Parts: sequence; C-alpha cells; structure tokens
Amino acid sequence: MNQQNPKTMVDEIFQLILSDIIEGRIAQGEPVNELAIAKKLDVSRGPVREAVKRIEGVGLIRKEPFMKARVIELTLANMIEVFQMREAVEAMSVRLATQVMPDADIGSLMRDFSEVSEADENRSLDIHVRIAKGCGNERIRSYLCDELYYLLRMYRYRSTRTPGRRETALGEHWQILKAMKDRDADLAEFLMRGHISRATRSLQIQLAQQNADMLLHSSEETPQPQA
Amino acid sequence: MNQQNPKTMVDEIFQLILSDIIEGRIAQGEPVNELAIAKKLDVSRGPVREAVKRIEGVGLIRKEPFMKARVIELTLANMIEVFQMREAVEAMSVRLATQVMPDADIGSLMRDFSEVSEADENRSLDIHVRIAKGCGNERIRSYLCDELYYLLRMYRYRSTRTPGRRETALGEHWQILKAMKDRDADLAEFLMRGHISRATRSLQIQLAQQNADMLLHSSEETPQPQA
DNA sequence: ACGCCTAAAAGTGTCAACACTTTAGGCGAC
DNA sequence: GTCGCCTAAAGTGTTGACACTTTTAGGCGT
Repeated sequence: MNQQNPKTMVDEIFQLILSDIIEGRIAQGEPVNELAIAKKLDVSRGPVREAVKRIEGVGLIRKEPFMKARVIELTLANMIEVFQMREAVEAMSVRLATQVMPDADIGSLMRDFSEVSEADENRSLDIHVRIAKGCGNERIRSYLCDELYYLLRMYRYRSTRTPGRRETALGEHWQILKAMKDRDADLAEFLMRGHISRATRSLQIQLAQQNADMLLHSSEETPQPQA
Repeated sequence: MNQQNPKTMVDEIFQLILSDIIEGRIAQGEPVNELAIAKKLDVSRGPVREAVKRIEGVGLIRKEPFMKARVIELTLANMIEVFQMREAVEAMSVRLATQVMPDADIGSLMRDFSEVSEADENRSLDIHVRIAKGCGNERIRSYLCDELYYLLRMYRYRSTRTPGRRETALGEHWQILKAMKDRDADLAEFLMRGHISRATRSLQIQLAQQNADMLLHSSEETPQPQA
C-alpha cells in the first residue's frame, strides 16, 4: 500500500474511527477490533494500532493491557463530569477571548450568528469553538476543540435535546457575544458559567430521576440506563 | 526480550522517557530518537514508538510526520497558558472537593500539611493532587494529575522560585484548607483562583521584563530567552 | 569562495510474522 | 445437571525487515 500524500495514514485512520464512533457505527461499550479495521482498510495493524491509541488519548475508548479496546459509555454521570470541566474551561476561554480578541473578529462572530440563528443544531457548538480559537491560549483551545467537543458531539448524536433548550441557548449565546463586544470579561464569564451550569443541572436532574426509577421497578427489564 | 510482569513494556518505557525529560536528561528542544532509545533499552522500536506517542499525548514532546520528535520548550508564554488553564480547572476542583469530600479526608489533609509544613519543595504540589483526587470528578483529576502536573514538575525542576513565594504559598494553602473544612465552596474557589492567578501574574511580569530586555540590547548574545 | 544540486546517511512510517494473554467452548468428574 | 479444568480460537503485544522522507555532507559549476 503505497501512498504519497503528505499526511500519514494514522491521521486518516484516526478520523475514520473517530466518525465511526461519534456517529454510532460502533456502539457504546462495543469492542474495537484492530485486526478487523486493518483488514477493512487494507492496511497493516501498525497504523490502526496507533490510531486506536490516539483515540484512547482523546478519551473515546478505554483499554487495558491485552484486553480489547472498548468504546466508552456516555452515561449521565460521565457527561456531568464533562460539563463540569467545560464550565471551568469555557469560562476562562470566554474571559480571555473578551480581553484579547480583535474587535473585527468579535464583529464577524456576531454577524455570523445573527444571520444563521436558525442554523442547524450542529452549528450550536461552533460559537464555542470560535471563542476558544480566539482566546489566545492554545492549550485551552486544543483541550476544548480536540477533546471535550468530540465527546459532546458524540453525546448530542444520541440524545434528544430537552424541548425549548435550543431557543434558550441561542439567547444565552447572544448575551455572551454582547458582553464580549462590550469588553466586559466578568459578565461574559458569568454568563458562560450560567449557560453551561444550567445544562449540567439538567443532567443532574435526569440522573436523579433515573436512579429513582431504577429503585422503583428494580429487577424489571433494565433498558441499559443511560442517555 | 521476554518479561512476564503484568504491565506492558510501553508503560515502563513511558515512565523512563518521562523522567528523562522532566529531570532534564533530555534537554528542551532536543530531539527524541526512537531507535537510540530502543537500542539503549534493548527493545524493538514498536513499544518505544508508542511510548513516545503517549508522551506526545501528555504534551511534553511535539512531532510532525517524518520529523523527529522534539521535547517542548517551556517558554514563559507556554507556562502562562498552563497557569491560566490551572486557574480554571483547579478552581472547579476545589469547589467540587469542598462539596463532596468526606470530613475525615479533609481532616487528614489538614493534619498532613500542618505537620510537614516544612516539607521539601516537591511536596508543594501534593496538596493540589490530594484535592484533585477528592473532587469526585475523575476527568478533572486525570487532567490535573496526568497532564498539567507533569509540565509543572518539569518547569519547577528548571526554574528557581521567586524568593518568599514558598512561605506565601504555604499560607494560601492553609487558608484554602480552612475554607474547605468550613464547607465554604465559594471561598475555597476564590482563594484557589487567587493562589494561582498570583503565580500567573508573576510569570506575566517576568515575560514583560524579558521582552523589554530583548528590545534594549537586541543583537547581543541572546541567551535563549526562557524560564 | 559561494551557492546549488546530488547522493549517502539518519530517522520515521509501514508491514507481516511470531509470542503472549485472554476468552470461549467442550470434556470429564462429581 | 453443574462445576471446573483443559484446549482451541481470537486478539493484543512485540519484533525485525523494508519503504519512504528528511537531513547532511560532499562535489560541481560559476
């Protein structure tokens, strides 16, 4: 298998497996077979192995020595952890962005998201990405875009949003952008924390509900309690 | 090379390279040669390759296709990014820990750090580790302990602390512990943010100083400006 | 002497085979 | 019939060789 494009095979395989997981073609908790993937892509196991390891680094699969890798399970408890992390990091992200983003960039940000306020659901994360890219801290940008947002996409792909949440989120986004435009870092941070912690709270309520249900009719058919 | 201990070779090699980097046996910006390491350890290149990749995942080296991996350079700018991230995440860490850590654990924490308040410099990070372990959010714990603290140790190994900072830090730590004991999450978070943002500020001043120096006697011998 | 081109050396990327571990299924003992 | 051991199959860990890319060093012309 000779290929002369500049990027290495691992990158392509990484992307392939990534989308397979995010879009559910490999189900949660399902094993990830190196050999099978290698044969399907007509490639040796080496690159596949590295790609899998990299996916593990991103946190989408978990493996231990000699055990086959398994796609993580997006339980509510897991997602709560993710959202708590997001609250911390995105609050800092928007604070820094408010301080350092050029007026022009904030302007184009507002323009883009006022025009396409009706855009498809998937664009909802874009505004967070744009802010992270503008915060000037590459470590923060990378952590949000290259780690947490994969999980978030994976989660959204599977769960239905609570009704009305989308409209609320749009409003909250707009408030944040206005605070950024006014260069009010404290307010922007405060709004972002609220924006995310409301989502966290919602997850916690769902979790409590779930546990209550489990306790009620335990020993019935348990439809794998998770998102 | 046959070895029958339960852990895989990659783990050992990972630890070896890690300490080599943290303790400066491989200098900053220096290339990391897979083949050389493999021969030194009398192992094939495969495991070494994976270990290196994993170190890259931790962020201590950077590599691009076909280029030899290089140890990152701990510039002041980089460390400022790390400290901004820490401020965000550790603030959340201590907030959660204050809410969920059992009284007993907080008690033993206070006991340990009142007794050994004269302990060696390296123990200074321990209290942050203990808090992270108690925050109940595995993602936060892992990010702090398995990513940021490596960088911090590497940085401390090379830079001299600003005089008097150690005593100040001890006092700040104690205040935080007291807030935790009082279950005052807001205060604990506030103190932690101050604790870290003071350090950040110090770095930013150093950086500004450095840039000023560079501008003054530019085109002189430039002693690789960094920590 | 200086710079460009070329070729060898060094180093990374990929492969296919082999070694080891876990898992699953069948066999016998109780 | 059930439990536990044993064996075969599947899958991961490791290896050494080969292919490709970058870098370095030397030769050539100007």
